[in-house]
Amino acid sequence: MSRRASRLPRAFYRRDPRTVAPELLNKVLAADDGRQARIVEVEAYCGPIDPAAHTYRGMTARNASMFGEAGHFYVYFTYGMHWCANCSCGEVGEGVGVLLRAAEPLAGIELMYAARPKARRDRDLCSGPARLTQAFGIDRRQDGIDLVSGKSGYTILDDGIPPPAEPVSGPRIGISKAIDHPWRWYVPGNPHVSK
DNA sequence: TCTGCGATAATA
DNA sequence: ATTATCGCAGAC
Repeated sequence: MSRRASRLPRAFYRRDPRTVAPELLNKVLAADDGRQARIVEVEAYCGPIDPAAHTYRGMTARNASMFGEAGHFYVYFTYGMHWCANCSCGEVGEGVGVLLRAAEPLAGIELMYAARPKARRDRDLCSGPARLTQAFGIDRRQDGIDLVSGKSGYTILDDGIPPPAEPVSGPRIGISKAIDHPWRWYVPGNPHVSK
C-alpha cells in the first residue's frame, strides 16, 4: 500500500446513500482480528422514497440502527438463516444506508475459510451479502456498532485505491419492489462480484 | 457452467 | 405470506 490506510470519517457516510454507495467501491472492510476485504459491490436503500428498503414504513426494533447516526452497521437477519450488513448513511432519522454485497479478500483469509468451511476458493468467501458477513463473523452482535470510532472491532478503510472511474450500475438484486431503480453498483470485471 | 429448488425463521 | 440468500442437485 502506497500510504497508510485511514478510517472513513463520519462525513463520508453522512450523505445520500446513492452518493456514498459507488464511493464505497474499492474501500476496505477491516476487522480487528486482521480480516480485510476490498468492497466490490454495493446497493443503496433510500428509506421513505424506496419501497424496497426495510425502513420504508418507518422505524421498528429491527431496523432502528439504520435510522441512527451515519457510519454505523445495520445488520439484519433474513431467509431464516442469513445475516446481511449495511452502513447507515444520511442524517439521523432518515433511515437510509448502503448494503455491502461483495468484497475481495485481502488479509486474514485463513480466518475467512475457517468461518466458511464450504468455500473452495477465495471467490466463494465474500461474493454475496450473507457470505461476506459469514466470512467476517458479523451477526446480531454487530448490529448498531460504530464503524468510525475504531473501537467496535470493525471499520472501513481508505487505503488510497480510488473507486473505479466508471462503476457499473444496475437494478438491485433479490427485491420485488422498486426493481426499476439502478441503485446497485459494482467494480467492472471483478470476479468477486456476486452472480 | 447454468438453472431450479428447498432450507429455515423473523418480521409485519 | 414474504423475505435486500445460499448451496445443492441435475443437466449439459
